[in-house]
Amino acid sequence: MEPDQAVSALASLAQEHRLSIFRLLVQAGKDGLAAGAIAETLGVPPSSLSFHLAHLTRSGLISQERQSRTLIYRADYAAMNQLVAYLLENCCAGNACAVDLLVSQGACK
Amino acid sequence: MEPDQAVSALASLAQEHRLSIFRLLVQAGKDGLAAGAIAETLGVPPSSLSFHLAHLTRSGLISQERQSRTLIYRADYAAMNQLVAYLLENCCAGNACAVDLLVSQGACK
DNA sequence: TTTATATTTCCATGATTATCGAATCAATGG
DNA sequence: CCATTGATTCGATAATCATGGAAATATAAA
Repeated sequence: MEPDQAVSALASLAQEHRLSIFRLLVQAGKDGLAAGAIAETLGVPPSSLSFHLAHLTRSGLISQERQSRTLIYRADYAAMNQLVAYLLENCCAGNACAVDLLVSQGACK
Repeated sequence: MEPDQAVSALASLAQEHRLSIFRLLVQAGKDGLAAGAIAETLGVPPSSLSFHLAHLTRSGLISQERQSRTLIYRADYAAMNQLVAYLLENCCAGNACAVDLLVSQGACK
């Protein structure tokens, strides 16, 4: 992953609403969520939400699929994993590392 | 970790210069680097660099220690690991996960 | 105590980002 | 074809952020 992409992905998550949106989509899993459902859950006006969804989509962290009138958004786990991997490569550097910590906690099933 | 803190840390890294600074400090290890050394390496004017160092410090990702006239900056690995752990908790959610990927790659010695 | 060095803070300026109502687009149903 | 629903784009405004020179601070050395 290039630093540019990392910056773009980090910037996408570095905003209250967008971080909430992403968490919501991660929880929602492979079915994703319609824009309207996200707007209602988070109480963000449609046009503002659209702005943030576009931001997340541009950075590749989420994807969009139209289903008749509604637009379904989904978290892109691969993209997120790439970002985390990038951070770990830059953060581990031979030091005590989040991976060990998380493995010992059984963070991933 | 609270979402606020995560947003703050993410915002710190979501900027070209600051991401470079952080990477440099991670590579430098426990000896850290003087502000001047960072400025020279990255070619960023002192006042701009100071602005970014303050940003990273506020978010807790780096720390500062004065050694006579020079200020030594160091990456805070614990803070970084907390951030990564936060992201993984929000990204794994039962799915294929960066941790597995990195363990299989032997990312952490 | 004057000077030099390392770095920060101050300040003004320009650039980018966030917000959200109104207008628009896309798809469906009557 | 018109009305309705779901969502985006447009556009204006406010807020936040980045930049870098000049002035200020801290420490050490002459």
